[in-house]
Amino acid sequence: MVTIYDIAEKANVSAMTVSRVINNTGRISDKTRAKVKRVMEELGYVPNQMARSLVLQQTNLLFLMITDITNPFYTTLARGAEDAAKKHGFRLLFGNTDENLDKENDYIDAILKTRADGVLFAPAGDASLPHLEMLRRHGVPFVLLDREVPGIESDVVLGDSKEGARQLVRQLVSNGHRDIALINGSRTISSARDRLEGYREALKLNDLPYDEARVLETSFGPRSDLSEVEAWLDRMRPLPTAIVAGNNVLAIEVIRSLKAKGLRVPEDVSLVCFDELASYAEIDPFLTVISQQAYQFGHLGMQMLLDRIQTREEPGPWRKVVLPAEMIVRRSVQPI
Amino acid sequence: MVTIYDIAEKANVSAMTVSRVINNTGRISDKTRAKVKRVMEELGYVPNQMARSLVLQQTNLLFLMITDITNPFYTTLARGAEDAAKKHGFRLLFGNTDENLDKENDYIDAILKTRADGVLFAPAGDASLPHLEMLRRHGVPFVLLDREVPGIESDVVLGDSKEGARQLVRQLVSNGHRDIALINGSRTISSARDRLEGYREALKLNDLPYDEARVLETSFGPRSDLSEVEAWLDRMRPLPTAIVAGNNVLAIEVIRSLKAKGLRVPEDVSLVCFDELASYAEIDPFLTVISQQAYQFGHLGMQMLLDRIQTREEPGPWRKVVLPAEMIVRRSVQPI
DNA sequence: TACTTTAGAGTTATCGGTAACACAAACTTA
DNA sequence: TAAGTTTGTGTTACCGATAACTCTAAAGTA
Repeated sequence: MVTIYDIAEKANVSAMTVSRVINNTGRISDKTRAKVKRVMEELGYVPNQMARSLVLQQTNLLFLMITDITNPFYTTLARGAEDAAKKHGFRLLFGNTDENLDKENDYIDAILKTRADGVLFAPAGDASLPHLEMLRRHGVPFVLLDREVPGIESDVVLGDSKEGARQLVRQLVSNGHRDIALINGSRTISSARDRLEGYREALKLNDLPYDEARVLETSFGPRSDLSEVEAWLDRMRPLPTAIVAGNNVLAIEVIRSLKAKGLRVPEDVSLVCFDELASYAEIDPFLTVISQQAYQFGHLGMQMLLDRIQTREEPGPWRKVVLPAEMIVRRSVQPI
Repeated sequence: MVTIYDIAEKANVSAMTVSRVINNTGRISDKTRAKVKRVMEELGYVPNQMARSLVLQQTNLLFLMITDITNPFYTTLARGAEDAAKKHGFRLLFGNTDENLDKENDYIDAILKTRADGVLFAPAGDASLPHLEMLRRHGVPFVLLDREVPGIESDVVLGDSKEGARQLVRQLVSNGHRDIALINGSRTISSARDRLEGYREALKLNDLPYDEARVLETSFGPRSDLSEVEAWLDRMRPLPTAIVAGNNVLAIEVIRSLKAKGLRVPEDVSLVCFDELASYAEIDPFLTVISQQAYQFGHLGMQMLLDRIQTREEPGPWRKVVLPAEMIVRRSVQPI
């Protein structure tokens, strides 16, 4: 590998002069600069980022941790984060935890070892607390995405889950539905909690009873086996006339499970959910959804993170941003 | 930040002893080891990867470059690569080029600066050649995925594009179709070339004419504006009875474009394509496709890369693996 | 003319680790 | 019991860059 010393020798200057040319610092005569640049070109020099990072004590590396790389909500979010990071000259690494705490732990480890300058973090759930404490203890700035974690204060970008759930239920009720079930992510995830709460509030507001048997608490992530969902549907008799799904993945799995029983949406059961489906579902966009600004989650979150990093000396108060949710009404709700 | 020197001082040993404990090398008495470990625990020590990499001359970092992070083919591939990398204790970074050479160039730059140990590379196209030469020149091992690049020899994992295209055309012909159009990625991408060639061969084999007007050469990636596809469809009169799409994204966009004209698949036009759609399309899997083993692309490619890295001293010959393609017949083809 | 300033370099120490070698004490072996 | 071997640990140099300081010759100034 070519180093600044190779350049220095060949150009008959000191290594420091080469460094100055590379970074455009200090005073250099035009003649020397040109000479050094020519040699660099000639030898195909590429700076060694590690050596730089070591002495500069910053890596120019940021980390984005998401929980499901196959979910378009997160890939879109990732785009937003990447764009913002690139604009500020930071490199961005992705990590995919599959909502799994062990994988998350591995990534935290890698982040600390790598001395990343900051982390954009969609935590697996409340149990991510020790991971966040780890980052905090080691002085790694982070911004939470989509989910809060009780027990730690930080910058965070959230969607308005509660209001979203209320809107979805309201939409169903206004179409005459009175038996509305909920399939949701784990209660150990703040957004799932908020959605559950919004659902309950909306039921109460409409004088509808809350029935635990009509609520399935499972994972937000895709499952290889639909039997849990199918069993839940089987248990409910009569079948509810409408189902609220806590995210896009769950909505799909409900549709598939219903289909396995010969039931269709919306003819047999109405369905609404959080988050848009993949662009592939644009073939036939029929689900009524709460559309979240996925790109904004990433973009804004990244800006907040960069802000933290750059104002490390006099840190401002924690910022909590709640992005508004917008309901898009399509034809997955059948009036009764 | 805590360093081995802090540990050394507090434990009353030399830094080297601490290093030995960390890496489990050399001889250490149990007593010393325990003492050092205790102090490390106490101080919350995390090794500095950069310092290690600098002296060891290897980063333990691999890079995966894909062209479309929203395409399930690539996210599945990414999973395969990640799993294989993790098993061997390597960290994996993702880069997303959007089939864009400038972005690709930025990533190449980052890879070289970072001194990544190797790259798993789905190139944007033939014009990626200088990027590959750059890697080669700097001694960075790489394995190409899904696409070859004329002008450079390397390990590569491909799908059987030609045979896949033949099979798709054959399937259409056996259903009575004789007017078969093709929408494909750019000819600057080897897999697109192979698919075109397979298409032409299959036409010839069935005594069908090849008509350039029935072939649209565009980008494999998603476009924000469907007008190019729509204009192509408009130009063809009569409309072909069947269309072969070069990948899943193109298939979706054909369906959407047809839909905008009030035409349906397969009632008005039959459609087949390469690659499965997102899991979300499992709601209603109706497209006849050539299913490629996306996970295998990533997993096998990564294994080949690791192999290269580990046998750097006595490198074997370049390996070219062609993964077989499997046709899955569904109901997007209407018999004539 | 003598002194100060400045432009354009070079020197040295350091970032946090590890390899290679050195070395004393304890343990074997003939 | 003297010589050789093993064990456990320390010393020194180096990976590739940069910060802070130093130095010299030329230019500016009173």
